[in-house]
Amino acid sequence: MALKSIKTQRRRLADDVYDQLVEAIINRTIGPDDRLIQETLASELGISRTPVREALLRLEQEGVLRVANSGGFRLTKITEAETLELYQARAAIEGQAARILAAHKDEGQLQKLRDLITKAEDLKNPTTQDYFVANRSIHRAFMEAAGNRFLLEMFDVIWGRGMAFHLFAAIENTDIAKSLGNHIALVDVLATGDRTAALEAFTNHIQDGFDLHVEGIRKSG
Amino acid sequence: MALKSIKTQRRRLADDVYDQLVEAIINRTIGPDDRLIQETLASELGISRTPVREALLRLEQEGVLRVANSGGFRLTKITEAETLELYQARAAIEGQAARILAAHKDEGQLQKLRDLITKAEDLKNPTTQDYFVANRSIHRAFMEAAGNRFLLEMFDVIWGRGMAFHLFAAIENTDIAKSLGNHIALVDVLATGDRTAALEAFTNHIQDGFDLHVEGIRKSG
DNA sequence: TTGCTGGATGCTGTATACAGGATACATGAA
DNA sequence: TTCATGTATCCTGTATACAGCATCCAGCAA
Repeated sequence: MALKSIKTQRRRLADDVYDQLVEAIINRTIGPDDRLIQETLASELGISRTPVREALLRLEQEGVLRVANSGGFRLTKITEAETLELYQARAAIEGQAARILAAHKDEGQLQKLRDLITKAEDLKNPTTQDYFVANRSIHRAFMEAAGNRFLLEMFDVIWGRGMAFHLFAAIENTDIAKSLGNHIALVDVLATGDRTAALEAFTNHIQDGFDLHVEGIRKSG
Repeated sequence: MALKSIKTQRRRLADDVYDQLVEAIINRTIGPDDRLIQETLASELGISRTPVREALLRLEQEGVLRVANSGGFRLTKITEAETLELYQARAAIEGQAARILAAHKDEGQLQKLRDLITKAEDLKNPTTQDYFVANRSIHRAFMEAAGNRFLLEMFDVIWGRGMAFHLFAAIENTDIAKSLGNHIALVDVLATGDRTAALEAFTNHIQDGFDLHVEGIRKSG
């Protein structure tokens, strides 16, 4: 008899709350003007304050939320300087992943990435939210392929923040198609096995993202 | 009348607990065989379980602690593969900081770093713990100088883990003086303003740390 | 002895209770 | 009206209570 263990990662209510909050932030159910009150959320979810509190504190810890001065949590606002820092951090993380992938030079793996990218980029009338999700899933695929769990975690934290800051709000007015189209080229660079070139390519790609972002802010502002 | 605002960052009991736990882990009061029980810790600290719980969950979230199978938390054990990944992550973060510093090429700032390094490296009969602290403070100074708060945060998380796993320093049998001596050379590379060279130098320095680490394991194992 | 079963115990996760600080509002004085 | 002061209310942080899962151990069967 061979039964599979059902022992999965210990699951707490706080984890569910966390996921729901993230979801709500991404699809704008929670906006920058909303105050998140522990008791209110708890009664909406039909649970007690304790797990709600844990989820909120975790999001605060990750920099997504801040305590509002009159009680409750709010989405963190980000300055333009911080935006630059965020993109620098992205370049650090994703650039290193690129170096690793170039060193591996695993053609099978790279082909999988190409397939995934092709599928993810095939969007009909994408909203900015669709774009955000697609773009993130592509970049996350690179990170997963690199196979470093710490880099992957940091990636998630960074992109979690981006979500909180409504990164994709800023690209409302930019040329979405343009910025979605260049990912296959990144794989091609990885395929050469040149670690330095890979780093440069990813750094430039992220720099382009930053430029688009700033441009978007200017247009919408 | 000009009084200073007392309003500092909101301070919670959980923060104190967190700091005390980190301290205890660094100086080995808490070892890998200890089970951390919420109720026990709470009564030792003279507070309730709630803030203790929060601190423990945060350390779990950061990867320092894991739930023990028979209840309680334990220090996370790290595999050799994970050790490599941690060093790769360090290279990503600190390498990017090096690129930023090289781009700045701020001689005044670099001189401050030299002074700090000289002071920090001046240890008489250092224990491995002294070495860890000195090494971390030097590397952290580079990060602070780079002026990117996200990179700095990630640095702290990584080194927090390193501390828990007794990495980056806790190698009893290696030549401590050797590995402490090379930091001034890093500053010299930054002073050239060559971003690629800076990245390489830091990457190599961290790679050396990894090699020493592995060597230390072999000798003591 | 070895192996199984049921109960006791330990520790957690969640709910609830309670007290304090902060804000907002209302009331009254200038 | 405008400003200051007291008060009510909100919301948090911390403490405590409670129920359940998991482990461990004792006792019994083979």
